[in-house]
Formats: sequence, structure tokens, C-alpha cells
Amino acid sequence: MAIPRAARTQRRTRIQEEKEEIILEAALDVFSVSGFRGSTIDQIAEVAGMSKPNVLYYFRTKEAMHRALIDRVLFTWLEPLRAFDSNGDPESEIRSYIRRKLEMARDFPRESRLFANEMLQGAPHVEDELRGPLKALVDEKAEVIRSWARAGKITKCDPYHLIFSIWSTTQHYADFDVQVRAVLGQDHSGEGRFEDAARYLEQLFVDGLRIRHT
Amino acid sequence: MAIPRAARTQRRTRIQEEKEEIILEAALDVFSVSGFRGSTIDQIAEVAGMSKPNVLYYFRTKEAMHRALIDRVLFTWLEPLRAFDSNGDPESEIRSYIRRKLEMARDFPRESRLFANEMLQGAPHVEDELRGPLKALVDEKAEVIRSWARAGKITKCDPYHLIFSIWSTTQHYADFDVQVRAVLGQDHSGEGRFEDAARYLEQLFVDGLRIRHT
DNA sequence: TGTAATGTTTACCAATCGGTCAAATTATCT
DNA sequence: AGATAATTTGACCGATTGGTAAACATTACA
Repeated sequence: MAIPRAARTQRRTRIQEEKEEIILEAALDVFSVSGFRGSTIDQIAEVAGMSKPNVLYYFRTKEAMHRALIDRVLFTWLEPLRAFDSNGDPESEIRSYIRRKLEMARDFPRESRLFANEMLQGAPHVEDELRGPLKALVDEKAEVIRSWARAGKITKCDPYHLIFSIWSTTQHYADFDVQVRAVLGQDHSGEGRFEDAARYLEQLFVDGLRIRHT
Repeated sequence: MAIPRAARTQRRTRIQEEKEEIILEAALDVFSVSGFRGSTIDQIAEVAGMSKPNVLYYFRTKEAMHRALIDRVLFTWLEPLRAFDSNGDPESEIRSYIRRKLEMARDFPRESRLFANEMLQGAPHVEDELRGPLKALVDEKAEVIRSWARAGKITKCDPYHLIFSIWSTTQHYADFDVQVRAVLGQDHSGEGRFEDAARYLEQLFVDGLRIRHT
């Protein structure tokens, strides 16, 4: 008899690992565009190249798929912020944070859109993670930024809104990709737009913060 | 016999105006949260307080509702950019543009989310408007910014990415409202966060652009 | 190789989807 | 008031939704 995935507690089969990966990949394709409510298991099954019941053999519900995806994305998504080093030089830390976030927008746009979709819907599945681990991490980094300001290494500014502005400006190139391409036109819609964005954003933030050059 | 709305060419009844307004208001509630695919006519009908066939009496399809909503939002959404005055002082123009966009994020968050949802889905209903009127308007304002840079009134920077960064930072407070509230915590989640954001963003952009004070 | 566990599919279910229809109700105008 | 047009709704339609049951196929392992 077939035992659905969620009921298994023992180690996973080779096939399980492969198929679950294929399904999550397909689910990311679909969820990131249409959001949770707008996506269907049939769409995911088609993209994954298997039948709907087969998908449901590995993930018992649509919610289980979404949950697994969100959990994975949430972790890797905060990686750049965790890497933010309180002992580093403020200017280079902020520069590399911007660069890393921009690279993620370029290389993982679906993950960005999945997250954006979840936020737009009011974060029904992850509000706890926002109030808990995310807030804790941001609080910690905000304190680092504040200490830089106290030490005179950086212009005094609201560290929370600084972080928000880095998030929004970088993720914009993933979430609003269509708009960016449409406005830039065919000429500037190549991958070069990310380098232009990096140049512009580093200038905006570093000069904007009046970071003293060492 | 009842003549559905779209077939009418004569002037509209008082009831028509009222009900269409109620329906669009409800549709904005629903579409802005769940996106087009994730929203149902039943939801809209319930929010509007009328039966589904009655909603469909005024808008023949779900798409017609969405289209009417998008058209209206797209127009008012670009109002602040249109108001961007090429004859004005660069610093005060940019300051007031930021302020206006932030006010819209505060006062019309549903409109912002409706638009964001449409972008996330790849702008299936408005890509033409993006490539046409929107691009034309941005091109025009970008040229203004470039002329300010040539005249030495402003630091040289990519005007398109400057506009993108103003859009993203301001709309962030509408689209990612849940996240902003969660990270700021209860203490700073009041309406005061918009004033904090305005202060921070004006500092970021104006100083970042090294605008010479007159 | 045999067999038990795992994986896959066809057929199906009740609920919900977008949308229609005709009948009933209400507003408008003379 | 009465006639006519505009509005509203309950019943309904075929298609699609998330999910299940059970038969069938494949794999892993003794």
C-alpha cells in the first residue's frame, strides 16, 4: 500500500528526493506568478510533467507545497542580511549587501516574486516568521547601523527604513521586471540593466549616507 | 428587457453610477489581495453586498471589472509623475514627488497592491500601456532629470533607475505593509511610520543626489 | 527470483468556478 | 395609476477546482 509522504518518518528514497525537487521547482514557477489562490495543482502537475494524483502523493495538499516552498525561500532569502558584518567597514558592508541582494533579484526572481505575492496577500502563511525570526534579525542589524552612526562613520538615519529601502530597491528588479523592461525599452533590457542598477544604487546609498571614506 | 451595461451607449442612470462604484470598490478590495486569478466573482459580490448575477449585470465578465479598475488606477497612479515640473527647482521637485508618492502609498494602498499584483503576474492586461504611454512619460521626465545633471544642478546618475528607486521605496510601504508593520513592531506601526519614511527618504535622495541648495 | 513496499495512473467525487436565463421586483415617466 | 424600462435574484449550466480510491506498475531487497 502506498504511504503518502507526510506520514513517513523514515529516511527518504532517491525517487522521493528527485520528485519532490521537481515538484517544488514546478510549484515555484506557478506560485510565483499566480500567487497561492490563483495557482492550481493541475498547473503544477503539468509543469512538473506528472499527473495530479502523483503530485499529491508527495505533497498531500496545495498548502503543503506552498509551505515547503516558503520555508525554503525564507531561509535563503535572509542569507545576505545575516552576512551583514558588524565588524566590517560600513561602506563596504552596505555596498556588498546591495550587490548581494541585487544578484539574488537577478538569479532568483521567482523566489522574490513568491515572497512578494505572500506579502501582498497579507502574509497569511508566514506572519509569525515575520514577527519572530525576521524582526529579531532586523533588530540586530539595525542596532549595528545605529552604532555606526553613533561612531560618526555614517550619517544618522533611521536604520529600519534604510533596510526597507535596500530591500525595496533591489527586489524591485525581480518583482517589477516587466515594468522595468517595458520602460527601459529593448535597448537596455539586457542583463546589463543589473549592472546599471548596481552602479546607481551604490552611488545613491553610499553618497546618500555620507559615508566617510577611509 | 434588461440591457447589460456594456451594450448601453446612452447616459447612465443614477443607480448605474452608484452600483458600478460599489462594485469597483469591492473588486478593488478583492483583486488587490488575491490578484486576478485568485479572486472570484462571488467574493466581489459578497463584499459589494449583492448577488453574483447582479454584479454581472453591470460588468459582463470578471475581466471587464478588472479592466475598468486597472484603467482607472493607471491614470491616477501616474498623476504625481505628470506633476513633476521641469521648470521647478530640482530639490523641491524630487522632495515633493517622494512626498506625493508616499501619500498615495498611505492613502491608496489597495490601488498600489492591485498594480503590484498585475506586475508580478507579468502584466498580462497592461503590457501595452507600459510600453506606450508609461514609457513615453518616463522618457520625458528622464530627459528633464538628465538636463538638470547637465546643468550641474544634480549629481550625474541614471535617471531611469532614479525613478525606479523612488517608485520602489515609496510603494514598498503599501505593498509590503504587513512586513513593515511586523518588523517595526507594535510601537512604530502607527501612522507615524509614514512620516519617518518621508524624513528618511528625503534625506536619502536629496543628499544622495548632492543637490546644491539654492 | 519472489515479494513486499513504493510509485503511478485512471476514474471519480463534491464543491466551486465564471457565466446564463427567465421570472420577479422596482424605478421611471406620462 | 398604468405602462414601460431598468434592476435584482434563484435556479441552473458546463468546466474546473482540490482531493480520494483503488487498481496497476515499478522498485528495492531478501
